[in-house]
Amino acid sequence: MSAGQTAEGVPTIYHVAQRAGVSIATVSRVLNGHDQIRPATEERVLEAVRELGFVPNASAQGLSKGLKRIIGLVFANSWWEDDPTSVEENSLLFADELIRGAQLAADRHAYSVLLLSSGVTHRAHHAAFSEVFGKVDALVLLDRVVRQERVGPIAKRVPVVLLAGSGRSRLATTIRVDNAGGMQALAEHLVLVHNMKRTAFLGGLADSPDNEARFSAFRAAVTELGGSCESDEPWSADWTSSGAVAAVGRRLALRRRLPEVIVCANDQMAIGAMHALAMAGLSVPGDVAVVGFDDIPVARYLSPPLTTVRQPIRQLGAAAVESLVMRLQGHEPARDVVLPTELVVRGSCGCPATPGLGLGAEAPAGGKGR
Amino acid sequence: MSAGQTAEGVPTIYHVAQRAGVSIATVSRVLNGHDQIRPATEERVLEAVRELGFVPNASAQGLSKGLKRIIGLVFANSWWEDDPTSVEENSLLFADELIRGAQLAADRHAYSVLLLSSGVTHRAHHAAFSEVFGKVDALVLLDRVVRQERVGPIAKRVPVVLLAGSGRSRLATTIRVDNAGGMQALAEHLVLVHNMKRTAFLGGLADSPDNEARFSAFRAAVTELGGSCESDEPWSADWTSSGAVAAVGRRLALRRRLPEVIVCANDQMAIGAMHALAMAGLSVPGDVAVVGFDDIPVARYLSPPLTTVRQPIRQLGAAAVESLVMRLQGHEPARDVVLPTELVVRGSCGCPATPGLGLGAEAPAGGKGR
DNA sequence: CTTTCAGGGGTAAGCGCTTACGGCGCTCGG
DNA sequence: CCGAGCGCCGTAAGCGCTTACCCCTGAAAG
Repeated sequence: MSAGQTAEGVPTIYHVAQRAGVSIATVSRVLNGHDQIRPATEERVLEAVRELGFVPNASAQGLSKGLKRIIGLVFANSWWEDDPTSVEENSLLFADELIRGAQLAADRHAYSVLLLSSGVTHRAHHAAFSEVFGKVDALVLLDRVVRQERVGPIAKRVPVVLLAGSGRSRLATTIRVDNAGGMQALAEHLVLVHNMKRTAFLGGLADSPDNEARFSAFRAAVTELGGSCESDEPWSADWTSSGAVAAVGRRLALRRRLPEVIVCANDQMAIGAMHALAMAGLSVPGDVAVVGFDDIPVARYLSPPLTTVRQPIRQLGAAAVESLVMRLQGHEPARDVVLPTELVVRGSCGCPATPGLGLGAEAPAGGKGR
Repeated sequence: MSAGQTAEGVPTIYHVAQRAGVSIATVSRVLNGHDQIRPATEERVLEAVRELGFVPNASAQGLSKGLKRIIGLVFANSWWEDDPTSVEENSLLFADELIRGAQLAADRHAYSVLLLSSGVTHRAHHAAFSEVFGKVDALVLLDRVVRQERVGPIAKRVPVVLLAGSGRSRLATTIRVDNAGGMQALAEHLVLVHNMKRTAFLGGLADSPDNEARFSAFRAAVTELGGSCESDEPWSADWTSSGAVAAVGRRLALRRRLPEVIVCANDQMAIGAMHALAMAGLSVPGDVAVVGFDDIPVARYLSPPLTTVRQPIRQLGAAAVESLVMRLQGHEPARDVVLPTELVVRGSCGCPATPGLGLGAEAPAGGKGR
């Protein structure tokens, strides 16, 4: 009633056809770049499209072509927790970079990215996923979003790629990073270069495949090299900085001899650990070294700059979408992709902090792993 | 093969109807919660739905209902720059938090969020937006995505809310944060508490309304209080930490007396500024104080913890979606919403760093402003 | 024992777009 | 000079789902 758009609502292909004096089929052909159209006709149609500001209705296109050109990204609900009191720094950068990578790749193929939480919030799980399926052509499921067993039914209906999973699914493609290789390189650096034998591993949520992979790889590597690795009670947090602060606090309260280095399962926790150490008057890396995993942007600007294992999160997202698009086009993409990680040595492990004003990449050191 | 739909692709409402021995209209009614359905019938239908794992096709629903239940979030292309060499830390947290807020709100109303860059990458601008319009019911446009004049044609076609704009559009709802109030509080704190008169403002991209708003508000406030504010040549970066490092580097090279405090247009740049200062052997806040804007999660964990102005980014995203949903439901929401900001005093301004292990909120200090 | 009338549920008309089939007119080869 | 063939474009049949209409049945009303 009030304002709105022009007289007759949103223009459809019929309006364009009428205005250009052709049939809707012709309009459609022009819009879809078919040849066999007389230049003069094409021009008339395009003119009409311009004048009316016509934009094809994606629903109609989706219905008729059977392709919506939308790929869904499903996050674990915990990430989207609606608790306003929670600091919510949780894997923040991870989600963002991932989304960005996915978006970029999707854009390249004229697809769009739809964000979805596994919204168990409202209805039953099935119903929740319903809304999802119907809107997308394919899905990217993040670590822990659904348990392995539940992937089956989903993958049977729409192409799916699992991110950061264990890589052991016969139903869906899995794309992940080389956690083991990165940890191997890190362990070697700590033990061989810094001669640190007493280490501690500050883990993230225990039910995360990534956490599990990083932990076991690091422990195996450090043990292999003759070192030890604390990982019991105090050494567990929830991926967040504040969780790490608390964990380190608990460990300090024990008043027992500290490890030489605290290896954190992600950078957020490394930041928290460094903070807790600093508050306790301990110096990093003087008293205790701290290293992380991810190489989030701020890592290089911390003092000391954080030594960490860089993982190509963005590429992860891009690879997932890329794989899905391939599949939608009928090709059969690789089943299990593992992206490389890379050790980035900066100051927090005890190496001299690179000057360089924090620009560009510091000394990436090996990291092929395996 | 196995039971279920396997044979002929994805099950449709027809399959369900046939299986339940009713018409598709009845199935639709059951699915849409209409009453007037005999319990026994409803059960038969639901049973069939379950057995077939039926999920309604959103395209079809969208076509027939004229509502896709999808809201688009359009980012400026620069954010999604595909240049792999660029560090791309740009407003990272901002995008993430915003998306999260939007997603949460959308979820509450059974909507989904579609991500879109203003993909000028491929085709012409019009064509780029075409893909957008068709897929969504409404749009959230971010700062700088489109220039004010271009909003008109878009807003005329689909409900639009502008984020962080100047708040001066009669065509679309605008939602932004109280930059002025935050800066006012910050200036007062610096001048009245720390007696800092010589300040510098490190700005972000000049064409950003937010940058402009923050700068002019701060300068006005500090001038009013008898202080001065450097803002010429060296004092401009691109919202990124590395840009800030470079800017501060240039200022240091001038070997002129430094200001007492560097006020950065966002936290990323504050981080870069602190880093550059540290590399130059200067202490913060001892030699120069540094403050930011945003209050990103890491802010509290920096050393010293960053004094900054907190802006409710998440709520920004949520408010945008909330407003759009209202509009889609026929209500007429507020035209220009301004969310409050809040000064968060930590150590980098010269105040004693709060201990508290970085948990919880530090001393939020006023900030209603205006 | 008819008549009336809900409650239940089937029929069919779209929603806007794509595309398989032709059809028409014009150009060419024979 | 005529039929074949091709370029260009219109016709119409869906795609899967919602919903306005309308019909049928059984129960209450007369």
